Amino acid sequence: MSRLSFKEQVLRVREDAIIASVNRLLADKGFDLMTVDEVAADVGIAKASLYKHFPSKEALATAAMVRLMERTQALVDQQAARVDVSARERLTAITRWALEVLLSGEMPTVPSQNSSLRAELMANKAYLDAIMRVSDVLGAWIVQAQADGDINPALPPEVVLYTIYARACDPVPAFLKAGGNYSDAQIVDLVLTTCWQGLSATR
Amino acid sequence: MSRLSFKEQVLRVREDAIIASVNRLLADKGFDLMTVDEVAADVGIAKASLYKHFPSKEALATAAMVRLMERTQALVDQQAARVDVSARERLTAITRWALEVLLSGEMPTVPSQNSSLRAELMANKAYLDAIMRVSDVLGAWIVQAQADGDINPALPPEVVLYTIYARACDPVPAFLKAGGNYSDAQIVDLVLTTCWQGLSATR
DNA sequence: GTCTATAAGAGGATAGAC
DNA sequence: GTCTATCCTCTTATAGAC
Repeated sequence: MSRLSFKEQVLRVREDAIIASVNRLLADKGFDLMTVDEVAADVGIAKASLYKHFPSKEALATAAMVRLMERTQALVDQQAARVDVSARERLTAITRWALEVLLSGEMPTVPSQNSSLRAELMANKAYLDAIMRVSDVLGAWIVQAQADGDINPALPPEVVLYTIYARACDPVPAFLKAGGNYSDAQIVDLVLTTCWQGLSATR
Repeated sequence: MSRLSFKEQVLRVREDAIIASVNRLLADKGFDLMTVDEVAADVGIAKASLYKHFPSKEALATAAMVRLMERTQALVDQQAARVDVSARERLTAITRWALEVLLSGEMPTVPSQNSSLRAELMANKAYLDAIMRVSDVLGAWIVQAQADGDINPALPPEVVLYTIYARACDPVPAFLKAGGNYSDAQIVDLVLTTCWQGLSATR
């Protein structure tokens, strides 16, 4: 292992710590209310040092979102490797994971309104590639589940895809958690039920 | 009509115009990205004049949210007066209206994360009263719809209530609108379908 | 690459004339 | 109550020593 490689490892570890802090703060306060000072304090380094690693606040958030997408893609690949489960079960597994991350306070959320951040995200190849690959796989599963009779065939696949994506920023889990009447597992089950069965009584 | 009453009317009209601008900007950019300068420019008055009417940015947003709740309450009362429709149909009508407002870009959204704004909202009696009254009526309709066999009786009413409330800030309509493949009316119908029937195929 | 110190600017809020 | 001009804090970002 060369010295350069070692230095790069140290760099990688530090940047991982930074991204972890950003991820937490994004989940907690959102992009606009998260300050770079807070990130630096949370990581335990000076703000100027932070800017040696990432050139802007937007870059910090982008890095966190890229990591989220990488994790998502890894989970999708993992589900894709399971040949014994239906497409719908895979989709449910992904949705369940997203809800669990959301409930644990680790789902970074970025306002789709913020133009500066949106521009940087849309210019990031790693982010876009991951989103597209994930969307392609999920899209195929949706079509398969419709063929299996597990998803309403009258729904356009993109509607199904967006509805699943939206669970990652669903405000309902936080409301239910704030109410204090249900465990995280119960909340996940309740939201999955409303997502798949809807509010209507089973006919 | 006394002179004081006339002056109060002028005041009322101006403040209505301010609230309308705030409502639009909140729907467009959200609380954090909305600036008081923008509001003043949009209304066409100086910022200092704006502060004569509302003491803070939070007060501006609160006023817009109060007006939204007043409109909601009026619609709820209107639905309550219809004796020929089921509880579920009333709930659907409310949800449909919220989606239409959202799609028309007139649904003000406030981040539940922002503490200063949240504190001011929770300290506002008019806002809380309206929320509670609306929630009470919707809650009664939900219980009635469950008794009618129109809503899954296994779902706690508060889950149903939050799920309906969440339609007011659902990101799915905006995504579908951005895709450009559907009319607003089609988007409303699609989201209502996923909300009530879920993603599953009709059994 | 890490630090301290500071520049640069945005944005909420106010002073004071009219 | 409306305006212009200004204050002041917070936050992003950088300079420059080590």
